[in-house]
Amino acid sequence: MRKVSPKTLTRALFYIRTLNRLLHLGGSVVSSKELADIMGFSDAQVRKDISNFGKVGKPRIGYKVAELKQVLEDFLVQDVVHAALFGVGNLGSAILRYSGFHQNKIKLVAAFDIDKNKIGKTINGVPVYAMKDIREIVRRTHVDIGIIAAPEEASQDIADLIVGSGLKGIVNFAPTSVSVPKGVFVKDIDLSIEFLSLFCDMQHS
Amino acid sequence: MRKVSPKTLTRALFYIRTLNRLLHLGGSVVSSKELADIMGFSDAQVRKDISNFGKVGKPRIGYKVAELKQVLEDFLVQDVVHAALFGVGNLGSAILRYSGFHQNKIKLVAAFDIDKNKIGKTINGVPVYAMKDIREIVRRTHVDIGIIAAPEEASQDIADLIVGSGLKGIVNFAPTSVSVPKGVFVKDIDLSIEFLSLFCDMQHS
DNA sequence: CAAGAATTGTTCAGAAATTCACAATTAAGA
DNA sequence: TCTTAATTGTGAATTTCTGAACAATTCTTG
Ligand SMILES: NC(=O)c1ccc[n+]([C@@H]2O[C@H](COP(=O)([O-])OP(=O)(O)OC[C@H]3O[C@@H](n4cnc5c(N)ncnc54)[C@H](O)[C@@H]3O)[C@@H](O)[C@H]2O)c1
Ligand SMILES: NC(=O)c1ccc[n+]([C@@H]2O[C@H](COP(=O)([O-])OP(=O)(O)OC[C@H]3O[C@@H](n4cnc5c(N)ncnc54)[C@H](O)[C@@H]3O)[C@@H](O)[C@H]2O)c1
Repeated sequence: MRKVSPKTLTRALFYIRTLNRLLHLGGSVVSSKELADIMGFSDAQVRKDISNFGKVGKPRIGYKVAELKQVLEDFLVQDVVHAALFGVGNLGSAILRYSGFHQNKIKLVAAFDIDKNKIGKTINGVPVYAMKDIREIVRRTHVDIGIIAAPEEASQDIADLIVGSGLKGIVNFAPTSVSVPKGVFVKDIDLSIEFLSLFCDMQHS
Repeated sequence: MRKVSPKTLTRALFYIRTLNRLLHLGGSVVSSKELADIMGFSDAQVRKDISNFGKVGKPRIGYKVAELKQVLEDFLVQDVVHAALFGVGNLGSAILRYSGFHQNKIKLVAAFDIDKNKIGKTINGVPVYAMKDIREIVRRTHVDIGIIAAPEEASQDIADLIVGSGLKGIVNFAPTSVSVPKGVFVKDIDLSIEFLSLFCDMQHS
């Protein structure tokens, strides 16, 4: 299978998102220029990205929305991604209560916390377990990635537990870098930094 | 003032985050190698990034944590960033209830919703207003950026209102691209795409 | 004080990503 | 059918980003 750069990969997910919306609006074909305008890329970028996945467009016409979506999804998201959440606080609860993930082939299968008041509850269909159950749950259930939404003091410990249970992917919302063995992927999402970087972009533009 | 690339800018915010943690742990100096290891960059990258902001380090010693932090902050985040939130639902409430933003020079100054049950309340010190009040609030209060945490159907309308009220920066959590006039900056944060892209990186590595 | 060890700042080369530009292709219309 | 206009796919040019290397600098130790 052709190697595709991470950047192209991420943009491709945005293409899928946009194609879904176009489908919903009843669009049937779309040009690289139109896609580019919607998402703020250049049309050349769009065409080059798509060319990674094959020749799916027709000159003078553009891309069939449904077909392009299919091609991208076949490459990117064949299966549903199963996620486990660690830390059922403000942010964790919001994530659990969000019902839009399943439309995007993401399924939250379990949540974990240390708070006795939360353990045993079920939020939006997702059971909350004690941290000590992590190995058993991961063994019994199909889990692809772990999501850390616990206080930063706990994030490294939780990351270690996640790695120890065999998972290879972590999304970390805590504002601290966690260290993991080679072969484990970490995506840091620090909302403070996102907000600040927008502001910096504004100022230094 | 020297032009700094957006990538360097974002990494610099991560440097600040790490320096804060080191300060808290009592560290007084740090080398490019140490910083690099903590964050998973290369030491050359760290040095090159920092060199954008002046000659702060001392050969054979490294960087004084407090001094480096100061230099970066002077360049990046002189003032507190004032933000207004649109949509006080699951995600919006989590953001309002998070008390870590103020440590990062971010201040939530107002929230807006269309839900009568929410309007007039105060969450974690932040008042919730009706959407129609946006112009007045933005005029009366110092606001730098708007944060959209409302359903995607409403996101374009809200973006238009934000732009109309004079703001130049938008963080958009809704899974839809919004279009804005030139000169307005939008940062899309789509959690579904973040999760999927981690998984794609794992699979295609 | 001189030698040695460690770390910076910076240059340079290479890699990666983006944009340009255009031949090839297709549909529509005369 | 032939011409025209539009749009793709892609190689080449350009820009941006990264990594390697090393002279210059400064502490430390003998
Ligand atoms: N809420 C936000 O908008 C926001 C914004 C930016 C960053 N964050 C980060 O996201 C993380 C969560 O934020 P929050 O506001 O939801 O915090 P929170 O305090 O509301 O919730 C944290 C949850 O984690 C649980 N927890 C504590 N220690 C744990 C452990 N060792 N193992 C498992 N669970 C544990 C707590 O019981 C609690 O339920 C924090 O690291 C925070 O810095 C949150
Ligand atoms: N919660 C999550 O974890 C999560 C994850 C991914 C994406 N998102 C996105 O973030 C956004 C918010 O998600 P949520 O789960 O908080 O939704 P929610 O339904 O819990 O909250 C939406 C809030 O927006 C308000 N609202 C509706 N229309 C509005 C309008 N025109 N103007 C102002 N306010 C309006 C509603 O009254 C409600 O309070 C959505 O676009 C969602 O797709 C959320």
